[in-house]
Amino acid sequence: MASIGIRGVAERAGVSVGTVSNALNHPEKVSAASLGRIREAIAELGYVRNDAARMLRAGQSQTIGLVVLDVRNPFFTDLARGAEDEAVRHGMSVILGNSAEDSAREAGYLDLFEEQRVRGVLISPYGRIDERLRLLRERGIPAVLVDRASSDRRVSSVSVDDVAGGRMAAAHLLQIGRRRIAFVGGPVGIRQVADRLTGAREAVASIDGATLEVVPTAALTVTEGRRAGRALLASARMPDAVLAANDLVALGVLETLVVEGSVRVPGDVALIGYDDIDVASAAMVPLSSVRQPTELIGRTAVGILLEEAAAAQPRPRQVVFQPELVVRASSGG
Amino acid sequence: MASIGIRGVAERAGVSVGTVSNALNHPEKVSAASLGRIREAIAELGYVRNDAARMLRAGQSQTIGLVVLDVRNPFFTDLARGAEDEAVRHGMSVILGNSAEDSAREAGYLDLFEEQRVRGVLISPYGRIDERLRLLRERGIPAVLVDRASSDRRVSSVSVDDVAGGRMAAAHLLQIGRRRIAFVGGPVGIRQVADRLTGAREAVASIDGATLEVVPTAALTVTEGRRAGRALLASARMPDAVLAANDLVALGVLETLVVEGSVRVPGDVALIGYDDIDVASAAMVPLSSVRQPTELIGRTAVGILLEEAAAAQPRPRQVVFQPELVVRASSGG
DNA sequence: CGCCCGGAATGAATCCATTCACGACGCACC
DNA sequence: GGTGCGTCGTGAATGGATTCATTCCGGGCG
Repeated sequence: MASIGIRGVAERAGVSVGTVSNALNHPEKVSAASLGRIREAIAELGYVRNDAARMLRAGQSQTIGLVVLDVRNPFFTDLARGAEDEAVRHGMSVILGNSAEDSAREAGYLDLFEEQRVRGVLISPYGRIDERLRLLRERGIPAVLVDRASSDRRVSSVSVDDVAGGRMAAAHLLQIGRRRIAFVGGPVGIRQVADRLTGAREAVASIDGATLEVVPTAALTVTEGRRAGRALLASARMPDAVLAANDLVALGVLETLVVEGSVRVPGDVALIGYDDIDVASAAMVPLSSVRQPTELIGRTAVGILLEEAAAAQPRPRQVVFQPELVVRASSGG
Repeated sequence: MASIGIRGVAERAGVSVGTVSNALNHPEKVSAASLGRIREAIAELGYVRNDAARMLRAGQSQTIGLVVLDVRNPFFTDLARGAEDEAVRHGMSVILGNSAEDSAREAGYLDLFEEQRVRGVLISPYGRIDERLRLLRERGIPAVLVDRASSDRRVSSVSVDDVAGGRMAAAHLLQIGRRRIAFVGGPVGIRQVADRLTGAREAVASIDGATLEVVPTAALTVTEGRRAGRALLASARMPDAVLAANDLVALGVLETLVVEGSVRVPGDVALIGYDDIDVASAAMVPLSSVRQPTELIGRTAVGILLEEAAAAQPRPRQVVFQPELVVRASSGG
C-alpha cells in the first residue's frame, strides 16, 4: 500500500519533515499555525507513526520483556498487571512471554526480546540462565529476576522470602497438631518450590516426631494437583496435612481428596496452599494460603529495571518481601 | 555500545553485508565455506539481529496483537495460549494487551499495535470499535473478533453461540424445577453478557410462571461476584437459582451465599457458571458450567487472521462454535 | 580456444523517523 | 542602520537489515 509517512504529511501540510517530527515529539518548538496544519494533515491522511523506524533510530524500544513460568497461574497474571501499571506510568509497555516451564521456550523469548531491543527483561526463570543474563547485560540489556532471589549479586531481583513462607505454612500445620506432612509440588528444579520445601523441612525438623514426605508434581497446575491427590489416596498411609507449593496444586489435591477419596478436610487432612489467589476463598473448603504482595513485586521490579537501564553504573539490588499467613477453613480449627 | 551490526559481521567474516543477510535468511544461496565463517563471526561478536531494521524494511512485523477483556480471567489466558501456539507454528509471536474492560486502554493498545505494524489484530471488543476496525482494515491490518460474533459481515469472527449457551444454562435450571432465576453479570454492554442473558430470557419465557431477575455487576470478576452475592442476600426474596455470566462471578456468588448467608447450594439456590475454567470443579460446591472450546477459538482465530493477511481479497468468515453443558453438584441432584 | 551458463558474491538503494547544524526572519535596542 | 538575539523551520545525515541488478569466476561444451 502507498503507505503514508512523515514525508507525506510534511508535503500535505507544506512544511519539512523535520518540522513534522518536532510537532510530534517537541510540540513546543513549533508555531501554533504549523502545528494546526500538521495535525490536520495527519488526520486527513490517517498517518500512523512507524514504530520500527523510530526504534531503529533510537537504538532501543519503549518495551520491557516479561517471561513468566505460567500465564494460567493467577499469581503471574497479577504480577504482570503490576508490572504493566508501572511500565505505563513511565510511558512504556510490557510484552508478556509464557515459558510454560520449558527451557527452550524460555530461551526463545529471550532471543525474541533481544532482537526487539527491549529496554530490559523481567524473568521468573526456569532453567539455568545466569550465563544468558550475563550476556544480556553485556549487551546493555538489564535483567531483573522476579519471584526468585538471585544467587548472583550482580543480578537484581525482587522476590518474596519463600523459605520463610514454607516455614510459616509448615509451622502452622504443626501448631494445629499435625505431624505427618506431605509437601506436594514440583518440579523441584524451580527455585520457589525448592525454597518453600526447605522452609517446610526446617519447621518440621524442629519438632520431634514430625515427618515430611515429598509428593512431586510435573508442574504447578490444577491438573497436576489432581494427579498428586490420587497418588496420596493410593498411598499406604495418608498424611494428616498437605502443604502444596501453590494454590492451583492445592485446589487439585483438595478436589481429588474430597470427591474421590471422601477425605474430610481439614478433619482427616489439613491443607494449605501458596499465593492466596482470589478463588482460594471460594474453594470447596476455603483454602488457607500464604499471601504475597503480588502486584507490588511486578511494580517494584519494573522500577528497579528502569533505574538500571538509565544508570551508567548499575548498582544491583535484591529486594525481598515477607509473606503473610492466611488461615481459612482448610487448616482451621 | 559499539553495537555490532550485520556490517561488523561481514567485515569479520571477510564477506559483504548482502552475503551475511543471505546467510541468515536464505542459507541455501550461500556457499558452505562462507556460511561457516559467517556463523563463526556471529558467535564471536555476539551479534543479534536488529528486529526494528528488519521490520522497517519489510514494512510489517512478525507479530499479532491480541486484546482481551481481562487477563485475570482464565478463559482469556487459555484463549491466548491457543492463539500463541498457532502463531508460533507460523513463525510469529503474539503481543497480549489487557483492556481491563476500559475503552481508553482498548484504544491505546490498538494504537500501539498499529504503530508496531502488527500483521493483524485479534480482539475481544469492549467499546464500539467497528469504525476503528474499518480504519485498520483500510490500512492493511486485518482484525478478527474473538469470543464475539461480528454484526458486520466484513469483519471475521470466531465465537461461541452465547445465546445458545445462555438458553442451555437456563433451560437446565428450569428443568431441575427452578422457577425464580437470577442472572448475575455485567456490564451488559459486553456482548457476551448480553447474549447469554438473551438466551436465558428465551428459555425462561417458554415456561409459564418462570421469572428472570437481573443482578448487574461492574465486571466479570470474583470480587464483583461477591458483591452481587451480598446484594442477593439483602434482597427481599432470594431466587431459587443463579445463572452467572461467567465462572469467576459464579465463584464469588457461591462463596458469599454459602459463607455469609448460610444458603445451601444447590438445596436453596442452584448455581451455574460459564466458561468451565479448571478450578470450577474444585469450588466449594463443584460448579456446573457451560464449556467452550477455548483454546480452539484462539487457534482458529489466528488461522483466519493469517489467511486474511495473506489474501489480496480477504473473504471474511464467521465461525461459531457450540457450547456444551457441564452439570456438577451446584445444580445437580 | 572461446563462449556461455549458473552459482556465488557484491554493494548501492531502500524503508522511515529523528536529529542537528545551519539559515531565514523579525524584533528590539543602541 | 546595524548588531544581536530569539523563534521557527530546513533538509541532509543517520541507523541496520534487506533486496536486486550487476559483477565475478570457474567449469563445461562446442
